[in-house]
Amino acid sequence: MDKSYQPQQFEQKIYNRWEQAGYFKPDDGSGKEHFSMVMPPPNITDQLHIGHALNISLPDCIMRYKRMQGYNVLWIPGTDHASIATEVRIIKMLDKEGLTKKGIGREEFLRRAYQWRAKYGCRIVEQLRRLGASCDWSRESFTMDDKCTRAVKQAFVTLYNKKLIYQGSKIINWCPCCKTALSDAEVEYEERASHLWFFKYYTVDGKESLTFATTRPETMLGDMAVAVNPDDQRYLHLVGKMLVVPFVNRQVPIIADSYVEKDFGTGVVKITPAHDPNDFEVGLRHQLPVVRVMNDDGTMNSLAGKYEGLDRMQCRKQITIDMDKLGQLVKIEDYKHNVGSCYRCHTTVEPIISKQWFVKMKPLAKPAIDAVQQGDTRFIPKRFEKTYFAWMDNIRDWCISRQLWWGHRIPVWYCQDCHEVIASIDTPHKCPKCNSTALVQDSDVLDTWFSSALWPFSTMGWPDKTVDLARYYPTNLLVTMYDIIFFWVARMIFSSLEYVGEVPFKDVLIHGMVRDDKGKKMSKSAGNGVDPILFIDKYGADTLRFSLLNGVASGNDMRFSADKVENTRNFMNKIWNASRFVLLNCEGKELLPIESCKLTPADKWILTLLNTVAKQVNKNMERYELGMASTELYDFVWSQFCDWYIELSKPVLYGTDEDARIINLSVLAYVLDKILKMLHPFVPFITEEIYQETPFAMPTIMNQPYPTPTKKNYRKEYELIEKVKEIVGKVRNVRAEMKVAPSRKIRLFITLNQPLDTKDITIYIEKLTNSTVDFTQSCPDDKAVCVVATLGEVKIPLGDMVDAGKEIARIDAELERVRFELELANNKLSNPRFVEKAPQALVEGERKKVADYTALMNKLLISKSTLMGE
RNA sequence: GGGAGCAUAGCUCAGUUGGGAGAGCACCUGCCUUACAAGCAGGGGGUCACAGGUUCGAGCCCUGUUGCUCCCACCA
Repeated sequence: MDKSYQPQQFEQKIYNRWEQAGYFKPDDGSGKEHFSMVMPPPNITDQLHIGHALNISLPDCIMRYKRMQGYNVLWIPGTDHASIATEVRIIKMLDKEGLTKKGIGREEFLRRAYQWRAKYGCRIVEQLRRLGASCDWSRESFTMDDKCTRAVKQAFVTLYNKKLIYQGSKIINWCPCCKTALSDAEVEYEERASHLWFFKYYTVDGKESLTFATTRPETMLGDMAVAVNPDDQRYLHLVGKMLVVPFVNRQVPIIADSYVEKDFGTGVVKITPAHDPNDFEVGLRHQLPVVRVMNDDGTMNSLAGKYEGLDRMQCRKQITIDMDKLGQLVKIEDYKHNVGSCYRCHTTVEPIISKQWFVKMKPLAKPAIDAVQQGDTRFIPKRFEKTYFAWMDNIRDWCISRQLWWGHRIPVWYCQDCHEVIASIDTPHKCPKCNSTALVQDSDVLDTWFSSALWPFSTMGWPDKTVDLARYYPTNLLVTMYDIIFFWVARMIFSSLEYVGEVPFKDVLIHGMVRDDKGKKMSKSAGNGVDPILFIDKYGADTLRFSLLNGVASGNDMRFSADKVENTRNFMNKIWNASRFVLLNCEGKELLPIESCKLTPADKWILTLLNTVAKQVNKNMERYELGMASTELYDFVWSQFCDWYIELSKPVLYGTDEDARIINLSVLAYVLDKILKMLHPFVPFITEEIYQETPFAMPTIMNQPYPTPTKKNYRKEYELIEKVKEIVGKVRNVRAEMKVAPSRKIRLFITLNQPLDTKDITIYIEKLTNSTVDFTQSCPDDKAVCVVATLGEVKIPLGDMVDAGKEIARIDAELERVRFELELANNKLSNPRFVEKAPQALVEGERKKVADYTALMNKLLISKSTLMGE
């Protein structure tokens, strides 16, 4: 073994070996219980970022744990075509070449998109391998592969036939940059500083006017009415009269509608049915015409009169100027309000009336709400259920058509002759109504989330009744971040209930966001993103994984810092070197099964602790509390196994008793084996690499049983070693405070306060405090430093090294602490209600404390008076 | 407007049935002790945001206050 942890030397080699051996594939023929999961498919827009590293490490850790527990594990990987996101990226790429989407045409555009997919898809898969993802690559899927495409068509046609998909003209969110409709979920709102423009319209006779406020002056060209509240006495007399909209010379009525708030602005609202969802509703109630004044690219159209061709923002300026000239601009106020923008290109979206395809959500939402309420699907942590319910309860119809090219083409054809609309899984060749062959397919594609929603079952071959579906569906777990609960989790749930009739997964583990070291969201534009591959190259995948998993706490965000990575790398090095120590000493030795060994107290101590840790780790793994499980392991490995057990072993290993040495080595190797197995789900590479060096290595650590606690605990020996540790700690403290050189051997005179086999502990104390211990003689030096421990009194003659004044000060400090503790304990015990109501063990504990501290105080007082020569 | 989360050591954060607060980093002291200086030993440092309440006992449960963050809705 190398002298230090060098992950670059083995990680990729090990992954290849695992994959070639087929360890990632489920054992389909086995009778074992299944545990299945689909991977959230990364978007092919880019390479993976640090958030993916968490999003992969987390489930991989769980899957490896489940596999070792003996489950038949299936984890399906794949990638997402990410319709709009990818299209935006490709357009940017084209732009660099001086090309446009329209210029190269749909066919060439799609060719390029597939090229993109090939490039980034491969890269992502490669990165997933570097992270150690133990997924079944033979089942790798892509949201636009044949399997998924078939599922998408089937799903669409099914809903269409059930009249749950419909086409309609409604106000949708329009991105003028991507030139497509968006769903409500795809719009991000951000508060921006803007203005409220106050305009007035005159009545036809020019005698009266109404002043209203707007945040989008340009839409006045599409105004079809001006509305006031029906209870608003100020304006009631005007209702029914006509106003003139300038520039387009349109006469519009003053209407009364309760939608208008009396107290906001002037209590008057202009109504633009084609450009505002609320106005659209008002328009429906009052049978107003709908006039759309904007083009798809955000410029004004011919219905905008002289403003035709102007960009919406230019038009806004011009209209303000022109209204001012007419004397109809009343005032402009500063105003902060939320502006919606496209979640992919961040252009301000425009609510526009448009004919689109929609999914009728209410009937789908109901069972999805029930399923979670009944606990068929469980959110972890539970609080995210609220997020889910809040969205589902207020759900609106889902706009699923996108005016894009990269994506699933909508499986709908229009008959050019009789205008029949045909939704079909297979391409129809003639119109079922009029037999015409003049059929044209809808040019739009589907919202990328429409295919993602089918992912858990489309990857398993739905709509066919496949073996995988029968065996592995519903899946056991989904691991994802809270930001896609609406986009994805919710839609998978209602989709699965609708198409398959079952929930898609039993548990949803929600994790938080990985932020930078300052707590900022990582993003490309901010330039604070971390490339996981760079970290893996430098520190190893295990280091990256462990530093992510060790910090993770139930749905909370976490910060990612170089400090933390360094510390984790050091931990890896610790594991490496502790293993090296054990294995080097084991070389050429015949180890024994520990059950048949005569164990020392130290052996029994570590075995007892090992049991405790195994219990805690399993408990936390079952709860998906990986952060806690990893902390337990970290502490056990470093602070117990390395700091104490290995140190306690050294006197034996470097001693002359060969039998004792073999026993000690057997225990060391036994505990190391358990440590490697318990750590494996977190740090798969280093544990496999070391495991293969152990005397009892099997072909892989991956499918070895996960350690569980044994029944054998040694309470007595555990307590004994803990007390020895106490003495060692106190003596070390004295050495440090008295500035005794570490190389200088000291003498300890110990007076036990209980009968004890001293040879059990002598060597430990001597080795760990660099001393010689005497249990029989009393200390010859009156001025010796005295420390009192649970096992007894330790006198340390340091001769001239002790400054009596300093030692007295030390004793005084100790006395003060003891008095404080005594007072606390006595206070409790003097409270009758405490003695009465608190658990008996606790009361006894306090009583023991009083006794112990009293004894300790007396001893300290004696030492002090001796020192003072009294 | 509605909902959620967070507030604990100088910094980043753990703390799972309420029983005298922990880790990593940073800091101070001393050590290259044959697994590891990516290390070892010792040490300092916290009225657990604030105010009430429940309880024998509260970082933890309840109520309120303050500050920060996020999500949803969106009144022009």
